[in-house]
Amino acid sequence: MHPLRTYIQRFVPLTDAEWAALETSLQPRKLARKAHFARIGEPASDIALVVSGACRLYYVRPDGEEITTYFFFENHLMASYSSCLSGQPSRLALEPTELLVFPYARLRQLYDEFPVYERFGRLLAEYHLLGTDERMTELLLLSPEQRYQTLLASTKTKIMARIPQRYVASYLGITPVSLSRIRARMATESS
Amino acid sequence: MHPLRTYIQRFVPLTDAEWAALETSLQPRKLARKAHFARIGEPASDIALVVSGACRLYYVRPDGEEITTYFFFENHLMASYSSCLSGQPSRLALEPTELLVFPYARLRQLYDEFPVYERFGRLLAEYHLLGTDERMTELLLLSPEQRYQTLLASTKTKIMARIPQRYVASYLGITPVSLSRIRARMATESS
DNA sequence: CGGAATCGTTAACAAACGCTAAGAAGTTCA
DNA sequence: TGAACTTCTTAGCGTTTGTTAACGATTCCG
Repeated sequence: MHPLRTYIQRFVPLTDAEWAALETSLQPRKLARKAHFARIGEPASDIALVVSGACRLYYVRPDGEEITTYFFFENHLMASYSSCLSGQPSRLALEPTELLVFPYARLRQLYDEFPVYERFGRLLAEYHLLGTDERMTELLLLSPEQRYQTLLASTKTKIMARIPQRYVASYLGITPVSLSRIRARMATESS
Repeated sequence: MHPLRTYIQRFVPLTDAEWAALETSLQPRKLARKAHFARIGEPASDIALVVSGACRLYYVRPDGEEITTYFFFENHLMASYSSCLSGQPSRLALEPTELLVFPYARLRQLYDEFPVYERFGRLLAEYHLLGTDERMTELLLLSPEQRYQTLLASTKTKIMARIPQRYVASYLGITPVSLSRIRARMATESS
């Protein structure tokens, strides 16, 4: 089974005809280690399934600091709703990455043509909303150290281990220096 | 025009028949100053349009501290996606509040019965996702003081002014004491 | 109306964080 | 393989925040 079809069918069932309507719009694409999937400042109007590798979505603060807000790993959809509409964030390949790309505009067409895709779109948005809501709540409720411990205890641990910790730090809302101190503190206290 | 119909029609057009299917499920409800719309710990399986007044959605930390994550004002839908599924947060009336309530289960029925409601559900989830994503990004990118200034500069200023600042503080991810200091600092520096 | 509860501010102290810088360890890639 | 680059850690310093507590002012509600 095609990996994208597998992904979609975790939300809705697809007939062969419905799947074919999307499959014809897919474009394979490879990104080198630090190549950009979308340029900074330009609207990111494409969606991609990450076939292999990893990407991160980041903002650039006025002082030049990069703040990573999302990671994308194998067999997950890489998309930025806010970017598809307002176009501010930017994406970067972290490891050498293989993608399957299709325009967000194509998905909107499918919303009109097939009710099943409209439902997929709803479930996808709801799924991402749940994740972002939980993430936001964690930022409001927990201390930086608690957030790091939560991350360690989650299922994302293994894939996060592949990522430079400076990126994980901004994902947690702290500086790399602070994350390093938290790790040192935890290592001391547990011994 | 019915206020809920007006709200929905900002996303999708509704025929009289489509509107009637939802209207029959509406239940008016009034809440006193600090009455709960949903009990803490129990799943909040209802959605409500706030007709008048204001509500807040909050979590209770292990130490007993209340952390407010959302506010709901007139002519806005009060719902918690995470609660409709997992049922952890709780809602509280802030001011005496008039609501129009309907079960989330009813909305799910309408998703099956009318394509226009399925589309509304998608657009509603996307709309909330955009808001939550922006909120999360602000927490990652900006300092507490910058977040407060952003809030002051936003369209929410006037309605936020009705709310006790202790709640606004946790909405910004800081303590009431800290918000008070930020305000004092800003007042001094601008003079 | 008047007591009770809530709310905002301020102070003092300790803890944590951001920033800058420097050095060590590891990785990349020509 | 080796030089350049990236990453992680540690240190010192100043700032901000959290915490606790106290004091007025306001608001609520019997």
